[in-house]
Amino acid sequence: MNAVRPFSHVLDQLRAVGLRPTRQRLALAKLLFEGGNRHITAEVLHAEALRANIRVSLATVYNTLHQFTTAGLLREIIVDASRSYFDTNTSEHHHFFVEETGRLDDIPGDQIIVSELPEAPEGTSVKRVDVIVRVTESP
Amino acid sequence: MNAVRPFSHVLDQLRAVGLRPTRQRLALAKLLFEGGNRHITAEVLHAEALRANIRVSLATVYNTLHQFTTAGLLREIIVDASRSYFDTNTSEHHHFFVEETGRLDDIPGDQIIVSELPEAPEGTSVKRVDVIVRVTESP
DNA sequence: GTGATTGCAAATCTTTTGCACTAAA
DNA sequence: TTTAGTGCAAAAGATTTGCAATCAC
Repeated sequence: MNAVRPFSHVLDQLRAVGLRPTRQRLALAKLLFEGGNRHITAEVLHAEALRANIRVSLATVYNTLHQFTTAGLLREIIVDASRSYFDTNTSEHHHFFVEETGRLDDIPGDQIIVSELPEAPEGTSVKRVDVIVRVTESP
Repeated sequence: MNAVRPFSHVLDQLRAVGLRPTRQRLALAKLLFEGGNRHITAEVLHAEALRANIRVSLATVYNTLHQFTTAGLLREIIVDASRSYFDTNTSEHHHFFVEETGRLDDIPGDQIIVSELPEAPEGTSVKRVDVIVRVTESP
């Protein structure tokens, strides 16, 4: 389970990939990982940080999100042409995407089964399979 | 099959959704629909149009792609945070996406089977299921 | 004619970058 | 110290928009 990720774990992971645990990174990590799984955009995380009196620039938020993603602490989800979401749940799973609201919900990995895949194109190998169930608010 | 779509079909579909068959729309439709299924970005289509001596602005290409999508002639595929692809194949199917090159390949609808879905979030209904198989060029 | 469509340039939005300043080790 | 990290403002890309000119009906 991802919801329970002790803070020191993040610190260790940062060290493991050679990222210094700076004030900003630790504060963002705290916002991201304390309190269950989240799907968040850079803008929203930035606003949240400011609200929590963490002085951090939007550029640093972007940098940090990408560094965390590279470090395997986050996963980037592409569902919307206009912005990127980052998911604190890095385990295998898929998503519901509500087009009207931009809301993203997890689907546990074992609740969708994708049949055996056809062979990947010549010279490539499968990195990841994303299933996005696009839903609309029904009237 | 989509590859064989008589030109008049497009004309009819344009009329059906109240789009006037203008010089630009007809020319873009020709580029898009003559010659099998394509995955194309606005930039690329624009460049192609210019190369074919079709004077059309990039803004009109964007407008047209969206109008065609709304009309059901195209399908927008979101796989890359930085640009949108439009797919001339509007039948049910999925995609291989090669991250390094931006190349997108169709996977016929019957070559991937997604198990029964969990229930959609409260107040929503499923609009479409997208499976994206992300692959990397193996060395 | 007249209302839809187009082109252009400017505007917008998200994300990235360059560089001087600051902080971790 | 020494090197990584940060903030800011500017730049970059993709896409959209406002509006006068143009075209389909």
